[in-house]
Amino acid sequence: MTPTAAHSPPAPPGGRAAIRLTAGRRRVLEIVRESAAPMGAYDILSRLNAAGGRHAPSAVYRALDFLVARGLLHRLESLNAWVACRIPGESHSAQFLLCRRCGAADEIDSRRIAAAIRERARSAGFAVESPVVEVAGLCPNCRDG
Amino acid sequence: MTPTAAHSPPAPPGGRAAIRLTAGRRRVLEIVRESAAPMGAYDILSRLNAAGGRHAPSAVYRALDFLVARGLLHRLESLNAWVACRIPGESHSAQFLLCRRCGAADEIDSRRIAAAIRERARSAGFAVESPVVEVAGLCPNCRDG
DNA sequence: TGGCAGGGTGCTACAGTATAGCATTGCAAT
DNA sequence: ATTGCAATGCTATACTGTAGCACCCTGCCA
Repeated sequence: MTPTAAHSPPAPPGGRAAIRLTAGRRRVLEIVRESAAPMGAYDILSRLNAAGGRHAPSAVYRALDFLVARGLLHRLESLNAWVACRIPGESHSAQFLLCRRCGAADEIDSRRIAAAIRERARSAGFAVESPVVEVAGLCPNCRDG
Repeated sequence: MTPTAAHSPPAPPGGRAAIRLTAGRRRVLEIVRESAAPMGAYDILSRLNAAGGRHAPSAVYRALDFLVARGLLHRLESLNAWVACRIPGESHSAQFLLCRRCGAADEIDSRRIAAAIRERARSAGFAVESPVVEVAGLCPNCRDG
């Protein structure tokens, strides 16, 4: 794997080294994308080290921080887990329907929910930075069984 | 402290021992209520043991589970912390505006947010059990400073 | 009034999640 | 080549949460 940059995102501002999607970071992204369900950091670490690697937890957490900041992954606060963004690049407020039975994480993007939050916050004089919406329950498949 | 029950909640159903708000549980409730900001489990434990107690973490977690189930406390998933319910007894969907600067947790109860979530879930065939809404940002006091 | 069926607590140990701190390497622009 | 920052390696440690089992307490009922 060559450590070349892929998207070279914010581009070197005033001067030196750019911020890059390196091989390690890309590998973490792949691992999370290949998983049907959200993954914990140590699940990711195990997969990363499955082929004989010797990575430490901090390597994974650093990659996750990067990928979340880039909008390629989302962190699920109520599960201590990460999941691939369904619509990277698009501007959207990540909202999730989380099935407690099968573990499915359905990413939704309801403008109505987002607007309701924005309005309520505005009326309180609160400046929204990161609206976390994680709805736990049963998905259509699991509610019938 | 007498271990007498205060509210004797669901009342002994078919027969034997009731579920009680005991002295230990009440003490944890008091500690969280006295705090301006949300508290972590180990913060609560320290306070609990400040007067020479020897409680273990599990004691605190068990009390917290009980108090959350009774609707007296809420757990803040994105902070790994607990906060007293502002309107216990009332049926409401706990939603929070969380200031990342001063740590304030403002509990709100927007019917509009709740309705938007309910509607969106219904259209997906998803059965909502626990809608987590935790909006991180800056409170009115902190956004100006 | 003695026994039973719970709930509740104490206690030890451990599992799972996340970060600090510092040395080293890699990359790109002078 | 040197410099300046980005990125990684690595060790250790902090923080968060649970398992499992013994014991006690309370209310019910025989």
